[in-house]
Amino acid sequence: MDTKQRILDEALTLFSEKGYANVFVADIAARVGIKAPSLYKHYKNKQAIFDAIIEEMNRRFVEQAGALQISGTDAAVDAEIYKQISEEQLIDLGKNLFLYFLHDDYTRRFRKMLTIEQFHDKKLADVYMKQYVDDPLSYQGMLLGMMSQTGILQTDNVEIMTLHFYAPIYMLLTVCDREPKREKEALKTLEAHIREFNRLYGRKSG
Amino acid sequence: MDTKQRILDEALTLFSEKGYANVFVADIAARVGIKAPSLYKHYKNKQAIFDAIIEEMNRRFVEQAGALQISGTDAAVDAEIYKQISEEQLIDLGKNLFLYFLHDDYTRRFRKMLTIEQFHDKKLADVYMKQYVDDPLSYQGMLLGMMSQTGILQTDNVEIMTLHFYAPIYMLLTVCDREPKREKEALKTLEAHIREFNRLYGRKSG
DNA sequence: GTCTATAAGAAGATAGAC
DNA sequence: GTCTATCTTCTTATAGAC
Repeated sequence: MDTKQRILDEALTLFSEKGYANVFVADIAARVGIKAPSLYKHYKNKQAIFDAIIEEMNRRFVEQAGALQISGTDAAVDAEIYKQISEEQLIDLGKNLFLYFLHDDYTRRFRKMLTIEQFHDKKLADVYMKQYVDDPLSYQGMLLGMMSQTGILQTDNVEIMTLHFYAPIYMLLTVCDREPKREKEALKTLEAHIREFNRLYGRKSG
Repeated sequence: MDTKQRILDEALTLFSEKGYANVFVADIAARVGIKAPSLYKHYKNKQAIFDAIIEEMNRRFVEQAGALQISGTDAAVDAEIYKQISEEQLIDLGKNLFLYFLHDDYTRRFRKMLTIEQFHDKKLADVYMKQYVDDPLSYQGMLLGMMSQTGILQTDNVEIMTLHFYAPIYMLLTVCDREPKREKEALKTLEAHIREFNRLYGRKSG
């Protein structure tokens, strides 16, 4: 990785841990293995580093739109699969989403940074909201809607059903971001949640 | 309100909007109507102001433990009420919790500050987690457990049922913290959520 | 308890050699 | 592109008069 990219990478790590204001240009430089003034050959100033991170984040989010939400294939393919989904597959869907959000290195650091800086910059609150609330609800709503149409799930309010599916995942994610030690417990809860979800919304006959 | 208390109040407002590092002692002083040096007659330094806020927050949280979660009365009384709860009362329970968290001035500013500073100070992450995840789940778990025992709600996993009740409320809260304009929409969603929750877990006969 | 003046230090950014 | 040296600005905090 070239220096310019490494600066972004190390800066993101630091920003996600301490917040923009608590990270000094010298800290970033030190992690890259250079001195602070050298950094100004790559970026105009500290703010420019931050802006470049946001830009890259947006680029990655668009790029990986599908992968971010689910299995990595596109929505139409996913829909075909989930028309005949089993309980175990539904659990996998939830777990994969949860673990991707939680473990993907870029995603995790971006989310932490967004969380810290969201009230400082309205744009970041918007990005966070889109990425972790509106997009997942919309994509999963589409999938669960398919399952509802084929009778695998039964409801007359897909939006609320999707909220019931995703809100616990979201909540467990915010828990594990703050207390990584609770991941194992969270995964157990997640599985129990989806089994109960399937029982509540699934066909009454197996 | 005396100067010492007003300093805390104005500092909390600023910290919750910009984060600790972006607030200058002179900003706080200006809002109180004094100059920065005068402020040092009341607090040893900037950090001491922050610490005093946290202390007051903890004190208030303990004080209002009951009120924070629900109607303002104590748990045993609440339990009696909710043994024979109607759907409308269940909706009120959720809405009251949501609106208290969202609108109570102190609560709102504290929560925003905790959100911003949580990765900077592990203690704050703990306070946040207790206040907005563990305590609500525990208190509401107790209430819903009562309702389950009297047959108003039916489940063999109270913990997951409570998660299904509270996670959507929590998620809508994080949405409205970031985008206050979505409150009206959130309240509609909240009501639809609880009606569906009641349909899913309620007695099959009216 | 509040003020003005100011010290002390931190952090961002630039200059210019290599 | 990286360095050392340095400038500049901003911010916390103190000194001492009123």
